[in-house]
Amino acid sequence: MELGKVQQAAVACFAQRGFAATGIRELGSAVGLNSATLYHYVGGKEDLLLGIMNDCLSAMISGAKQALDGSTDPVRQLALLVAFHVGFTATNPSTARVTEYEMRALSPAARKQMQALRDAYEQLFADALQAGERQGSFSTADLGIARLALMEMGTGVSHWYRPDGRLSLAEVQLNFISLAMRILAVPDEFPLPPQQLPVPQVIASEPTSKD
Amino acid sequence: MELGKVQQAAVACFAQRGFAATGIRELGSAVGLNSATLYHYVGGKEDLLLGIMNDCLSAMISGAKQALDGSTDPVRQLALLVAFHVGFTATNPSTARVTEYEMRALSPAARKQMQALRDAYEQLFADALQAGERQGSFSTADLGIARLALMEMGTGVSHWYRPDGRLSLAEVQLNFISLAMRILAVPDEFPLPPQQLPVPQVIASEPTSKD
Amino acid sequence: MELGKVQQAAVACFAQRGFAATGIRELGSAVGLNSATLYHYVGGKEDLLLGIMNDCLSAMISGAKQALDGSTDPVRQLALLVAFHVGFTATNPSTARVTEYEMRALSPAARKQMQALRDAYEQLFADALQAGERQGSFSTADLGIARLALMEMGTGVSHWYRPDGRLSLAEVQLNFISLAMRILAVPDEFPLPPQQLPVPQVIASEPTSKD
Amino acid sequence: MELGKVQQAAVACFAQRGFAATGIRELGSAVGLNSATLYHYVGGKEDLLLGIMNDCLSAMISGAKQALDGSTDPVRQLALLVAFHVGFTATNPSTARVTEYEMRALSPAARKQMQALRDAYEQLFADALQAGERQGSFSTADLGIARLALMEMGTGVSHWYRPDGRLSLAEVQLNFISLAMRILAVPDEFPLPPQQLPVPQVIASEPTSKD
DNA sequence: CATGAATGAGAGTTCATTCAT
DNA sequence: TATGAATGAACTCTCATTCAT
Repeated sequence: MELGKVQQAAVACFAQRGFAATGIRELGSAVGLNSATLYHYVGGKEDLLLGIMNDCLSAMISGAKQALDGSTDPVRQLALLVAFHVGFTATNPSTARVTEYEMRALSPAARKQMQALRDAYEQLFADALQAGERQGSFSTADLGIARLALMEMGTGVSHWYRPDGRLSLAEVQLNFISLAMRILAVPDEFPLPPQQLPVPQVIASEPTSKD
Repeated sequence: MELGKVQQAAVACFAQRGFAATGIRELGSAVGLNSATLYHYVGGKEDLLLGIMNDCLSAMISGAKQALDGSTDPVRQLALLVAFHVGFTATNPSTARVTEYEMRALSPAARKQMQALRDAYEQLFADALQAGERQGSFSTADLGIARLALMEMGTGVSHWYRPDGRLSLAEVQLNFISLAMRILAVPDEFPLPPQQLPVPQVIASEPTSKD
Repeated sequence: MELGKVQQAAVACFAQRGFAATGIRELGSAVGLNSATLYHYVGGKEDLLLGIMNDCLSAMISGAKQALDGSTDPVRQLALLVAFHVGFTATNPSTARVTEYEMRALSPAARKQMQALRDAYEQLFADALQAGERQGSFSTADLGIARLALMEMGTGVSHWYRPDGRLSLAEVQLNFISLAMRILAVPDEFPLPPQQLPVPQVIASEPTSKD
Repeated sequence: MELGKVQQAAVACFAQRGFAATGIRELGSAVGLNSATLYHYVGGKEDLLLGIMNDCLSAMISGAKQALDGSTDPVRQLALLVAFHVGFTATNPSTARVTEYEMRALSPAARKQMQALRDAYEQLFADALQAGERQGSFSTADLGIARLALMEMGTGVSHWYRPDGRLSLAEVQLNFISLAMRILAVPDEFPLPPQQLPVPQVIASEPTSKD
């Protein structure tokens, strides 16, 4: 029995019922463990959540940074960020949702840490947008709103994307790049060839099936 | 002491800490009432939530339908819907968030009812989009994604809009109409004069200040 | 609205669900009264029970004493007592049962009072038995056991007697006299002509129908 | 700490104060356990009662059947049944009383189960009585009343029998056999030698002392 | 590595009772 | 006479957590 299995079960439960509504015994029986045994793998309920969120946000930041390496052009960078964000969210929907929703369940100290990571991640988008606007590539009434709208859109993917759905992951990514370009009034040529789309990784806490 | 006050306190708590993490005593003391007294006004914790969500979704549906009356042109209708959605969400951010987030906290029977209302609301958007596409006003790779992205964007407003913020409500509404038009590739003239923007109502359960 | 109605409703509930399991609101709605209004008629839940039991035991004692007046012969007196006891229990089954079962629900002080009444009632039987034995009319291995058995038997009538049942009240009374005579080894002639059977009264707290 | 101890404490409390009036904390402290710990041994308050009643009624049925094996003569069978009933009740007075009194505290489903057991037990008496009557051994005005009176008498033993009292258990048993024979007008020779009296067992839920 | 037993705290809910109206 | 509002205390039950085994 490894920590990953526990995290997967936790994420599955937290995504479905919420952190506060999920009992520690429930988690235990989901992995076939006595509730007391869980305390050998995780230091407590909050520690479990904190570990999951920390892994998730770290993966998002490092993944986004890696995606950014694909270009120095702000337009392409934004496209890469959007594609990564959508990709990550679609690949790790439960973990991403838990990470977003359950920030409030953390104690103040832990929340501050996680919020800092979240801010760092969002700053990557803000930077690309600002760079693009400075060089005149983007045109929008309010850059702040555009950024928030872009991120919210991408995050929303976790609500509906299914790997076996109508659209492939790459299609969804390209689609969202297209939406982003429109929002920013970038002329409608794809700034990114499909083979350059960031390929997201499944992280350890993401449950295999959403049942 | 009226039901509205109780609902407001409940929404404030539920939005901040979540339904499951909010105790009934906490709610009581938030309105200066003994926990037992709450049961004079409310049949139970879930009934309280259910009442709030039902009022909210009903207001959203009737408000959206009323907004739709402003025009028969799908493009303008979509603009009106977006403006209403953003307006409602910005005006009732806590209630809207609770209504969206806490669906999972409901018992299966109640959840089905509320989900039906939510579906009815979203269908209004789907209908306008489809009508517009049929008449060739919209151009997008995938209409489904576009709708989801639009709604998610609008819902996200509850996360950041402040009445005393940098932008007025009307500005935000117009901004989102503009985003929507870009997403749907409608040529960039505002389809709606500002004085035709739907003016959203504050519903009873929305707390006055977000303290 | 009179006290009697409240007592009847109370007895009906107490007999069915028990004193502790019956709520004051339940009683109120059974007579169409707000729970607070009940406090105009009765000083509290225990006072209500106490009043019922006091009335019942008083009626039993005075009824038994009156029955005793029918003869000075211990054998006939015992027959009269048995007939009265059975008659009273069959006529006021719910009140009699509540009076017997719920002694334990009383506070110590009140219990002592009621127990004293109960003891006085039972003493009437003990006296008749002793008198009969002294004059050699009864023959039994243990007079104490005989008395307890006799009373228990009679009390049990409340469990099964129905006014519209197979046997009339007089038949049941005669039957129990016969049983008593056998238990005490009195030769088998009826010591009591049917027209001398004590006719029991319905007391105020006895509910009309047992629904 | 075993289930039996918990049952004993429960029976002691239920017999004294009644099921509804007994709190779960009260039970816990009666066995020196935290109220939460009780739920390791018992699934809930009603489960606890149900278990006790089920054990008791099962023991009564099997004990009575075993007693019946002592003879094929209905008269002796009835004597054996009466002796067993009195013996069981005197040996397990609290459990027997709780089992009889608290049927009403059960939920409808559970009550039906227990009532069926109770009916099966009483049927054993009804069968013996009927068999005896068919062969002309019994003479009574009404067999139904006789049976009810017999059982009620025996059950009443729980109210007054004390192991250290004036009469030994065997004496009480013989006494009740004698009463039964008189009630049924069987000529007065003891149908049962004392050494054939059924010896009742103490069941697990019966508290050791009635303090 | 794993667990049953144990617990204090707290959950949602109902209680009998009071009181101003 | 009647009631809605209010409350402290208690209810049954579940929680996260600890610890000896």
